[in-house]
Amino acid sequence: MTERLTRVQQQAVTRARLLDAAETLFGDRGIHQTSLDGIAAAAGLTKGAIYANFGSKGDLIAAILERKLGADEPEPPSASLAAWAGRLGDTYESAVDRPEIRRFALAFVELWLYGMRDGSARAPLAQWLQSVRDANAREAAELADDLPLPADQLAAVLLALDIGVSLQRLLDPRAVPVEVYTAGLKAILGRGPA
Amino acid sequence: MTERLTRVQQQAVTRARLLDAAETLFGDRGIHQTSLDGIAAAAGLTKGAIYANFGSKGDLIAAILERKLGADEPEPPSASLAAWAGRLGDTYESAVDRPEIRRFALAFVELWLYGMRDGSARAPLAQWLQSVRDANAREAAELADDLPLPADQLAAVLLALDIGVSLQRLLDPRAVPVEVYTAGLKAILGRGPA
DNA sequence: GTATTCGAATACTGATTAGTATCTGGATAC
DNA sequence: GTATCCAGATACTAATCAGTATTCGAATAC
Repeated sequence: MTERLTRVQQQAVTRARLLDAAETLFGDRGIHQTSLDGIAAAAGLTKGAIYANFGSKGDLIAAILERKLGADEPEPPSASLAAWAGRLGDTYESAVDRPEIRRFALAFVELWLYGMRDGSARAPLAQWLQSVRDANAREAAELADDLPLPADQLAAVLLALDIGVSLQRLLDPRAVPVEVYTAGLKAILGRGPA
Repeated sequence: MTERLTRVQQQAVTRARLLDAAETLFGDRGIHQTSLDGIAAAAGLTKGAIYANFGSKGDLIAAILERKLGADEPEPPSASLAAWAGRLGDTYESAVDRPEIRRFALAFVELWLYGMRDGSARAPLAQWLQSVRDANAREAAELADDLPLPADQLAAVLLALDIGVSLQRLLDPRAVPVEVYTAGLKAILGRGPA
């Protein structure tokens, strides 16, 4: 069970464990409430491991963002705009209330705020969001050539809907039901056939 | 010029100056990067003034949120849905790139994150957003009775658009032009006459 | 006019924590 | 098999900062 690992393999495992632990704790407690000792302990390591792998706390944060790049596996294309909207809605509905998604959302906002004030974290974060928009723009452009909006703007609006509804719902789930997202989707993509 | 103030008047001035300074610094540097000494100094006071007016840093933060309640002056009603959409778009366009709006947006996200993890800040924040949604829902309901969405859901979607586009644009203004907001508005409220 | 009250200033403390210096043990090179 | 190397552990430091204890002075009360 316990494999014999080479040095580089071992270090890759260590790095990944530290990044996972940091991302989780950032979501649960916030970046500034999370100490490096805390991250290391959650990963079953010590601060020495962090400084052997990252230059500083800021570098660790930037590394979390850089890991996101190219980490999203592409979805299978939908059959129609309406089918796509349906899938987006279903995915959202099944995700919003899962605790790990909540954690992810909180960590995202933490990282956004950090990135807004830190040069080295900002670029990968911006790139990540761009790649999300690009993927959706490509999908939309393939499904219809009479989109209600230019594909890239549509993608930005859809991402805005996701982010904006999530922020409101996380704060006050009773005031902002999940249907707000699906209703918004329909309003934007057009009320397609049934 | 320098008025002679009674004790309660003076204290009200002090309180307001502290809240202003705190909100500004939270936007510029973030809540956890802002020390109480820094807030007091920015207000031309000392930490003593803070603890004479607020029980703790958390209380000061909650007070910022509570001050938002009932602080928004109501807008004059629009003539039509299309006119309303036009005004929302114009307001947004003229606001997004102003530095004090940027600061406000950053402070909002800081406070959101804080509120998500702190009971006493969460309630006033949720109430504030609710009051924003309510105002827009009322306006929309008065302008049309064939809205594309139920008024309360529409209001939540519009707020989501504002928040979501702003977060993306603040991070990467070149990738997300202001037109994304107005385009989204049109897509949601329907492409009205000219 | 004097006594009292209390908002704000000053001075201090304890706890936290990013970062550093040093050490160690097991994997690598030869 | 021995020497070397280096990922990670351990121990420490310096700085920051929320909160407290005390003092001060100007506005109230009488």
